[in-house]
Amino acid sequence: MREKELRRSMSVLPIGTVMKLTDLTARQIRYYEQQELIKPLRNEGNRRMYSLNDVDRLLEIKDYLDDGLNISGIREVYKKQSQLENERKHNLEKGLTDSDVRKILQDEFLNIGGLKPPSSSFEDPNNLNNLNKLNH
DNA sequence: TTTCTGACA
DNA sequence: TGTCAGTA
Repeated sequence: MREKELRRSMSVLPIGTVMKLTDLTARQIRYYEQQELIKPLRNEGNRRMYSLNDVDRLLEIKDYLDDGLNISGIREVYKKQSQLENERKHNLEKGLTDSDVRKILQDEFLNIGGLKPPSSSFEDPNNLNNLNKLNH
């Protein structure tokens, strides 16, 4: 499944193709790049080359815009999105899977409510200290 | 022919 | 955003 992601991130589409695929004008596509909503690579001739992920991103941007979101608002969405991705990555490096994190966070709430007595081992999801270990 | 940057409306 | 100019 990794192979698929690599292909989707390969920048091989010229702006003309992306225009047809997204129904956006070259002007708009370049403008969104200026606003850092997308970062297409450049080829030897300084021509922008887009990936399928970029196309998806542009279609998504179009939807957000229709929903009344402004450029900076969309920028925030992606900013927060990559932020969450990094947290997930860091947690993974610590050997914590997404479900581990969910379990720990859920138990945090139970502890805060005083419904369960705290313990000290890391393996014990009821330990409040686990929260600190989750952060960077 | 297609795309790029900059500029003006 | 649309469009035009002058390039690569």
